[in-house]
Amino acid sequence: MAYSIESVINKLRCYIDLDDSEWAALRALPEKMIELETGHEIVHEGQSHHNAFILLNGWVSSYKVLPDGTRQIIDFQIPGDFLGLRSLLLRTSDHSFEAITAVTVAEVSSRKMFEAFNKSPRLATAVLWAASRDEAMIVEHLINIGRRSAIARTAHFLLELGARLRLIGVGSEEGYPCPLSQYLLADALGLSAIHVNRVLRELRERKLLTFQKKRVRFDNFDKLVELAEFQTAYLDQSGPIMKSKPHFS
Amino acid sequence: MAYSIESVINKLRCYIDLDDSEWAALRALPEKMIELETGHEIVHEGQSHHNAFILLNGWVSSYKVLPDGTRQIIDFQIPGDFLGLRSLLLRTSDHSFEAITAVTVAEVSSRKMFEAFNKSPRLATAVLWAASRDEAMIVEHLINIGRRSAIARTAHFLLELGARLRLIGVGSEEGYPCPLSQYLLADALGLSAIHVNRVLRELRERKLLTFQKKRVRFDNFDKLVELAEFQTAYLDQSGPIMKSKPHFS
DNA sequence: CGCCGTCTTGAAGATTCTCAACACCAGTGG
DNA sequence: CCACTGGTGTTGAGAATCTTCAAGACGGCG
Repeated sequence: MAYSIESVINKLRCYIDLDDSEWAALRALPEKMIELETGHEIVHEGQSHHNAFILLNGWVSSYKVLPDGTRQIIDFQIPGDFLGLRSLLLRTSDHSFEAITAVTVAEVSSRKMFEAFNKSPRLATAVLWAASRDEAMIVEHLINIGRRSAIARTAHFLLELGARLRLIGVGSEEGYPCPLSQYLLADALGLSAIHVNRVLRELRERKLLTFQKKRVRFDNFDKLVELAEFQTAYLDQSGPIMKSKPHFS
Repeated sequence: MAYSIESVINKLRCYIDLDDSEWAALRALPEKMIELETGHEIVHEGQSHHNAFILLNGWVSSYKVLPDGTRQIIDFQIPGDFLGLRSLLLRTSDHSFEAITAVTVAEVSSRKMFEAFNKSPRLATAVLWAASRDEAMIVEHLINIGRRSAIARTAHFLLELGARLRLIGVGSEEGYPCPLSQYLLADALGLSAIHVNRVLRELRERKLLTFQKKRVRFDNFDKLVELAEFQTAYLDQSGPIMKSKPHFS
């Protein structure tokens, strides 16, 4: 199945306000499409590709493996997300990317990226905005792991994922398709897979959320939000800054 | 005591390679100096200042308070660090800043910042580099909290702080001055203050590190690095990218 | 002196992990 | 068609880690 950048652009259109020439510049960015199967690595930690990728289809995890073999998943990427934006600036990409499902990514060289930024400063701002949003999510993830109980942490994480997916038109307040295994969830949440299993069971028994058969179903959305102390503010940056007069120019 | 931006620039000179006109542009950024006493807040979460700050003197923590009253410290800032870079793009600064010691900050409006970026693209790259480095530290913090035991986590954190301070000419492999209380450390590490106390005792008893009287002393640096699985790679970006030919131009 | 913030210690309890075992299912090859 | 296999999900039991509650010590400062 061939995915073009069009589908992603159509999604981005909903929450980033660029004009036609700017969309054209974005469309012209990708140099080649890469298709990867489940489990394949996209950028290995320490490699200095100096390239970024736009995820067109499928799910990706960014993670770091510790010397003792355990790993921490930093974030999951869904279609429309950038991969390795940070590594454009820092020579060493500080973590690895792995395809969770079969994925399609569009490769963008740092050279073309910076050229496009020069031609279209608002595109630069848009990409920076995306990078800022990524960082805000990492901060929220940090808070989640640092200060919430396993059950609130899990609930928060699955709510956030749902909110992100709705932005690209996937799922609803009912639930969403989710290809993550309990092991992946565990590595993201800083828990053991066994404990994740128990936590998911508790969420199910308390009739809050059901995660089965590659699908998350919200059984009681409001109570779940309450348990997780979930606030959407940091995701709701539907780019008013993108609508103000351009910076950089 | 009056601190000028000069002292910070002198420190930055060591690891960012800009030319004289670029340093001049950086020097011209601050609009006013602000002095704050211990415990004072710099930007309250949710405020949309659209301004950033350069920390000239003292220590600051950036943190977020959860509805149940607990808080998670995201990072500490030391002289030369930026505060609120992210909030230049995202309207809502997603966390608060508090002065841990008496501090001096230089306020920079987003307008002047973006103007300077236009005049000096390499300055923009330098600031982006700083932002990337901040994010890399947050990622490392996430990994620290998610996957390391309390003792390794504490050791790693104090080692990282030491490495950052050495970059600005404070402390050595012997140790460094550190104004943090055990409560602050606890909120940063996602632990209870009581457990932090026990962990510090263990580090002391195992002759690895002593944290007393506002000072961290490394008793056995090598063993500490081993315990913490400390790798400096993500801090060692002494900006080769800053020495390559300018982007954005 | 008395007070407050910080540090310290003990003991009990909650949370989470590890180890071990088993169920389920899809795919694979005989 | 069936046995085998590997990945994933499930459960129990015991142990380790970390938290909470409670109390006291220490030092700076009004």
